[in-house]
Amino acid sequence: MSKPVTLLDVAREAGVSPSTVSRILNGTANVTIERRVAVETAIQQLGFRPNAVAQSLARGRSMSIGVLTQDISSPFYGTMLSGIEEVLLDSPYHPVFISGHWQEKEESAALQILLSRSVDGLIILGGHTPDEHLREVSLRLPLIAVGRRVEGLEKRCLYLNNVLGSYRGTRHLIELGHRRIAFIAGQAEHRDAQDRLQGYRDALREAGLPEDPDLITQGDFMEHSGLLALSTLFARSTLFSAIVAANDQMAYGARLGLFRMGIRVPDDISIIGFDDLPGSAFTTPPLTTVRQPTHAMGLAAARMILAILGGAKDPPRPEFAPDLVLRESTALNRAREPALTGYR
Amino acid sequence: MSKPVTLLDVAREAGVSPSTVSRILNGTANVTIERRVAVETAIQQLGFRPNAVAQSLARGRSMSIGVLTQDISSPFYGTMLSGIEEVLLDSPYHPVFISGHWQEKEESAALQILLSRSVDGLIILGGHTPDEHLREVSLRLPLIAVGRRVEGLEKRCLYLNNVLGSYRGTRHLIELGHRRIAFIAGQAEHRDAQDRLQGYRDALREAGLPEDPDLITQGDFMEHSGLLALSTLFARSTLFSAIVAANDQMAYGARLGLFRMGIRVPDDISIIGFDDLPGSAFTTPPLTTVRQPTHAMGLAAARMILAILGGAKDPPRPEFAPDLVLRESTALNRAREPALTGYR
DNA sequence: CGACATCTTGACAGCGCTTTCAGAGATGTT
DNA sequence: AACATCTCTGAAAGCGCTGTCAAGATGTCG
Repeated sequence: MSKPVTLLDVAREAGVSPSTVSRILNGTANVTIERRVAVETAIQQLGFRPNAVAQSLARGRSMSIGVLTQDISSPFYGTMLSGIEEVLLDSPYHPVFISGHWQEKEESAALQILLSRSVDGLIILGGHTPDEHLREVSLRLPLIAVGRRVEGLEKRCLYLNNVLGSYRGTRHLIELGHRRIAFIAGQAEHRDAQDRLQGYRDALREAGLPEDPDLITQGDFMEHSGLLALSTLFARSTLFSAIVAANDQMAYGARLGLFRMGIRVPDDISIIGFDDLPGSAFTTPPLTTVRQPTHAMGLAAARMILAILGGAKDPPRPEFAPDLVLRESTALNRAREPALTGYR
Repeated sequence: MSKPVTLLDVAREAGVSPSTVSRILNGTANVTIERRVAVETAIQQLGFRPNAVAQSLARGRSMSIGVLTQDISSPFYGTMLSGIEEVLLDSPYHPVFISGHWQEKEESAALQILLSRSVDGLIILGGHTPDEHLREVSLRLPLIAVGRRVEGLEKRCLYLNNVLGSYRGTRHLIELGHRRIAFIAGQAEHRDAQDRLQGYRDALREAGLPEDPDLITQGDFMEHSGLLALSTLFARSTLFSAIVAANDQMAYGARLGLFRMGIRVPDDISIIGFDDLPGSAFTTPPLTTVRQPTHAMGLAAARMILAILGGAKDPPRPEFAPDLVLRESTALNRAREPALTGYR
């Protein structure tokens, strides 16, 4: 483990002052060609690589963007992360990822870590950090929040209209003739989950369909809970011809539950998810779902941060619309449901 | 954007020297109770948070572990990352993730970045960085490679016996009576892909089954390529009753292909994957696969790095065995295959 | 009670780099 | 020819923290 080469070594080797080497490294000022060559040669020869830590300290900027995600292995946040990474790759900034696991305490610790590492900007993906806290942080640092609306920070938030998305998905099923539509919800304390439930309700109301509590069941956004939710629904012996899952992962679980019971999708029961995870195009049948442009949102978040760091006050904030992706898990309701005649 | 509070501010406020504050922060030496209280009060009051960058520079250690993954959104590497994160969370170290996308150039750039950020250790997940390069780096830094065997660095490598895993999977199908088994391979230049093909071959040979090139087709480890591979296989109009996919993602694609053709799994054709991604328990039918304990490998990699950082010379290196996870995508071969009579 | 060991503390010199600041030449202007 | 302007460069002062060193305070023991 030899000592690393420092800028001072380069300066000595090239017979110039450290300042000059620094200037060449950063293109801060003109340097005569001979010295430039001498320094560059020395750099090559010694294999010098600037110490980013020292640079950060001296500059007061770390050239890094903290990204607080919830789960580093989540397929949902994963695509956002790759969007962020993609944009930052072409910039002098680097992302620093850290997960909060939807625990306020963990998130707060993660934020502390990012701040102490003096990141130059912050991208928050979802989470349960109180708005208040985010507002404070945003006073010291450019901050973009994705997937949530922080009060007072609206111009720095990128989110999807979840109510609308869920409305569209439910509406799609209604148009296919479904009247009794089950809903698998996410965690009650989760804003997205609330909104998606709302959208479902709105669609029902608009169509003049009654809302039956027996058709609504609770999950936690994970596959397993979708499977469970399905059992719950069937245990209630309520009839339904379609299911809206509050996200794709739960739709996968529910789909497996139906498979286990020998119920065909979409022939017997239609199912629709939310998010459009990369895997959803490859389920059997491919899942009809409400698309959330996560990758694009990642790109946008990174671009906004860069814009702010570049001096923009309020960079343009793209709008994201939830699109219905029609695949093969939904079909016309051909079931004859005795209980339904009244609603027609 | 107010100036951040520094250790000097705290010292002034508490009426002690900066050294004392530092000592309290790090527990480096005894400090009388009064001063300790005074300093802690000042820290609270001013909201002081040590500047990690300055600490890194002064200590010559950054308390961070660089993790070179290939794709931040990959479900496969994702579980490893969460294993790493889990272990590091209980340590004073933090992970710094960066992706190489299986491009030697990108990986090399990523390594440079990690090195310049003076990480204290390095975990490499897969990738195409030449062994030579890794050996060099490992001279300056503790390094653990996961999912690859680096020559000369065997004691720092964590990998699975891919040959054995694939052998077991194939063997399982053979035991179920399958004689004509198709194989969907990964990229030819990919070591894991080669090994998994080898395992398939070994199993066939051992069972006295001929190897038919028409049964082998090439994918790239992504879902889409599994679908494509299936078309290719059928275009060759070769008969087969089972498929071994070199990873789960391609198995998903192939499974969709079969679904599209109205071929039942496992009744008509059995299919087995490799990796056991989180989603594989929720496909329809749930996918039989060769399990790769990625999460455990992530844990182990992080623990080894910590052990080395803690002074251990050659920390214990756990062995990982590929286990067959029997689910529902494989079944006894009940197909009558005219072409097969000769092999029985 | 003096000699010596032990604690606690502050001064200070870095860690490796950036960034004024001002000086030395070189060039331009009238 | 005298002076104003540039251009290029090195010296030096940090960035915020750690860790060594030695001094002063306290305690111990014969």
